Amino acid sequence: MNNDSIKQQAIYLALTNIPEGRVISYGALASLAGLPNRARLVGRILSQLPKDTHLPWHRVVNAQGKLSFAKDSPHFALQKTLLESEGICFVGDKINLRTYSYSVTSHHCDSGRLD
DNA sequence: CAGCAGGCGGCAC
DNA sequence: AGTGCCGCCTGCT
Repeated sequence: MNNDSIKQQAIYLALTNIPEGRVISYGALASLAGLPNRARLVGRILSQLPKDTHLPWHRVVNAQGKLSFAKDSPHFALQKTLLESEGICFVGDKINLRTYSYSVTSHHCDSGRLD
């Protein structure tokens, strides 16, 4: 039980809290896992997920609402497809975080919804 | 809105 | 101990 697996578990757990149809940024997920400023660690951990994982890795996008993969890569296409299948709409190659972001992002009271 | 710079943590050489 | 690479972020042009 080393420190790495602790962080890994924290990130996995936080990720399971992201509901379908919502997305979260690397940095926000890191904070949610109790690891502020560890956005890159999240990316690293996710890149090492087994291919058959049940975790919703595709719901993690960068702070600009874009996918952190080259637009011509199969990863990009897969993630985009998975997100769209959950009802998430892309504008160009970006997602409107104000609408779909899971936690924070809400300036006042609402829990992320816009209406 | 696009670029760029600086910062962040972790790991492989 | 130094360098460079990341599924990153923020702030400033």
